Amino acid sequence: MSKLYNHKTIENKWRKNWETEPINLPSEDKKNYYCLDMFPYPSGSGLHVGHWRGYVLSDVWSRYKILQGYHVLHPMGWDAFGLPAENYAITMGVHPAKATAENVENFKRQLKEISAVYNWDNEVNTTDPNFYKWTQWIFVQMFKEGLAYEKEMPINWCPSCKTGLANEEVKDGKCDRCDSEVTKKNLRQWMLKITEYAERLLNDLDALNWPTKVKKMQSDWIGKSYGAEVDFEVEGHDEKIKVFTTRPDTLYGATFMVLAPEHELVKTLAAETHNHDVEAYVFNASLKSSVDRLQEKEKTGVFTGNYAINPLNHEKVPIWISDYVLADYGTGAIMCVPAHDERDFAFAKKFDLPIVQVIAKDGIEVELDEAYTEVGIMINSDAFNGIPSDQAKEVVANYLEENKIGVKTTNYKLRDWVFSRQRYWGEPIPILHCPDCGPVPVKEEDLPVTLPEVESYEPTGTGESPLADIHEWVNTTCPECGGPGKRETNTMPQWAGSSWYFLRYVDVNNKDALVSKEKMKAWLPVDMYVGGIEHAVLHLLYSRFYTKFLYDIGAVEFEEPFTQLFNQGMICKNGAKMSKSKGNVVSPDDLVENYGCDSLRIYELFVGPPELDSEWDDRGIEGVYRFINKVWNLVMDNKDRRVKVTPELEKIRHLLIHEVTHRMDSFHMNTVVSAFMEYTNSLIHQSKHNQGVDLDTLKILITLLAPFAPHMAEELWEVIGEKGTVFNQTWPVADPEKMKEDVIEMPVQVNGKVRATVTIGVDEAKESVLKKAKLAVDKVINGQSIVKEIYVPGRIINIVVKA
RNA sequence: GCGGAUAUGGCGGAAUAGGCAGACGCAUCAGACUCAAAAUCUGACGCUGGUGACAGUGUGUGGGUUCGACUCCCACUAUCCGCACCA
Repeated sequence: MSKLYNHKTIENKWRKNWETEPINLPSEDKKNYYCLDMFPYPSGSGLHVGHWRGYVLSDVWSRYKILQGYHVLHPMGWDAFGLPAENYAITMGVHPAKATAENVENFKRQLKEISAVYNWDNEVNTTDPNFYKWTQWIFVQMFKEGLAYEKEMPINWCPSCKTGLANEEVKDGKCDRCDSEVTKKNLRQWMLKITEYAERLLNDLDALNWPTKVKKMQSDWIGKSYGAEVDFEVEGHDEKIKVFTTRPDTLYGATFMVLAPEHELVKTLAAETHNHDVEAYVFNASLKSSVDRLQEKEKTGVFTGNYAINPLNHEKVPIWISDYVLADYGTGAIMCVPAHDERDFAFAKKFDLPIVQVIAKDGIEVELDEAYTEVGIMINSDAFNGIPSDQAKEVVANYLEENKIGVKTTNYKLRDWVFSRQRYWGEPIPILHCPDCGPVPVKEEDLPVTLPEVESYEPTGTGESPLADIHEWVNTTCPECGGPGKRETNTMPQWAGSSWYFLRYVDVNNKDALVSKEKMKAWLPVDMYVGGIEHAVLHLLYSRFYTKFLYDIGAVEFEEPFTQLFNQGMICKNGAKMSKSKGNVVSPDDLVENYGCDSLRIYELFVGPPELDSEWDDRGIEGVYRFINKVWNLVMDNKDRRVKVTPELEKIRHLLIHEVTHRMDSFHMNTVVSAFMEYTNSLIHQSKHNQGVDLDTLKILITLLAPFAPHMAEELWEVIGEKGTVFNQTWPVADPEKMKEDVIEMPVQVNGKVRATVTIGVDEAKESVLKKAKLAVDKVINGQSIVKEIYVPGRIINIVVKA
């Protein structure tokens, strides 16, 4: 009789075994494969079944690659800088490094429950000075290349986190991390010139094997648009106002201009005319939070009293100021064509400004009660009249260039990356400020600049980091001139380490370089990257930027870090994302205890299509547990029966290989599990009702199952008398010949409705098949005349009849 | 407002290339085993009508293409996600 399946004993046995005898070893004839998880922030709260999903996916994929004969790098590490550890330090007085170390230990212990084949020897931790030495090194290189620069400007400020934020970290005007309303604060900032890479970041998306959604989000975020920059003369001034427009074809309809309140000309104009309305408006605008600005429905604005000249029709156009114009896009000033732009239309209506139609459907001018934004024919535009507006963009832009009034250009929504944070728990920015030499990078041999001890981790809230209080650390000498210098006290954002950590995994102990050429060639770039969608325009964009920069300075030899990307869906419970704050967290602990790691691994895949969000149902794991037990019993019942293979068994075996492999390659993991269940049921049927199941078929089943249920697979491999690990096997290949049927059941339709099925031979002639089919549906045809007979071999027979 | 995704039984979901809709699993019901229960095994299981064989109907809604549509086209609805005064 069969020995009962005991998951606890078996899983513990193999976990220990794998520690002493690793399954994923290099060898001469193996190719390398790099399968990466987005490394976690080691939070204090535990892993839930939602976290498991991505880790199980990447592990199953890694083990699949191992069986396909690859040496797989599947590393894990810690994105350990960041606010939670710092906030914990503030309230509990524990050094963030200590709290972080504890969390890492705890997290690691929980991760080990998954039994993934992680390369723990290649672990990285962003807070380790040996790691952040290179994070700082990259910054120094960027500084040297002019890509890291200082600027005083109004930036997004989170009053709760008391730090500046990048644009990418602001969602709906709120802080991505704590949901507080983001305000503006004028601060000296370190910026990274990611905009210099906008074009390449956009173009290189095409070649990536990434979900289209992520590519779309990135290209929208970069936001390229084509148009022209046009110069407007200002009446009574030498300086001109430059505007950016995507619609040069509407230039004759530009009846006023609007400057952003922060536009540099605004101060000059206001001072000249002593216009207090302007000053008041600008002051008010500076107080508004982005949420206020977003919620504003009515347009506001103020007239400066000055006029510009429309460069084409030479009409005087009034210059207004309004906060609907963004200071940091384009030139911070726009020409306004109320007839053909909704926002300009609303503004013109409110302030009673002239509306001149210059594009009209079929060239016929009509009374406009809203902006006409469709294509049409140019009117009221002198020599350009009659040109279709879609062509006119080019025609007018060319005219502007010829007459030196404007130039064709492009604009991007992407802004430079606000890179400094006014917090303690991050990498110190490796720069010294010297009164004589200005900002000077710390010499490479003096890296890393380690974080000093502080008395208080509390952010000052003034825009200074807590580091500013440590005078003995701040005050140092300038490496250029030897005079007194002060250290930069801002730290880097959490994204700094995560923007390049994947490079370090392949060469964690290298003291002389970020990564050696040799290791880099062997492993990089990453073949498969698995993680959530939430980093679409954050980490994934930053990493691409970093990689391109490192490519440009010759530090790496590829331009894109992640060849293939997979975003797993979230696990939901009661319709909401699983999270501690919502109180709907399902812990894996009891499930592992009661059903075993193998069962939970398989259920994580079976719960739904991996790319979609799925609702968690604890009861579902019962079915997987039953399946595991069925496989166990099947092998136990047949291991000693010395059954000879039959064509029927071979057919099941090869269909199983084919289905599992095919569904694996298309990443339909949930249906891979279905295939296992389906064919295991067939084998159980063979076992019970025919002579049994042969050993070779069982071996195939065990091998295929190994990535999914590694513990049980190893145990069964041993049970059937095999030596060594099942992961030394090669992933089997299906033989199409063996999957063939002798006879086929063919459905027979009459007028598209299935009315019968007939059994035919694989090579049976068409005439014979149709004869059988007509006989089978004779009653349904019932004497009606046959109009058409359709026979798609292997698919369907359809008899079309007419009364 | 713009863009994208999704919509299939009581539930999660399946359906290479337009070809038997509901695989696989959960739940439920019935039966076997049991003193009994659990576990396990066997069977039923979209909806409507019929004792029944069977018939009709059915993949968010309305149209269309086709011998044939969950699948393709057009229009719409709902839910979710992303962006949002980017000129």
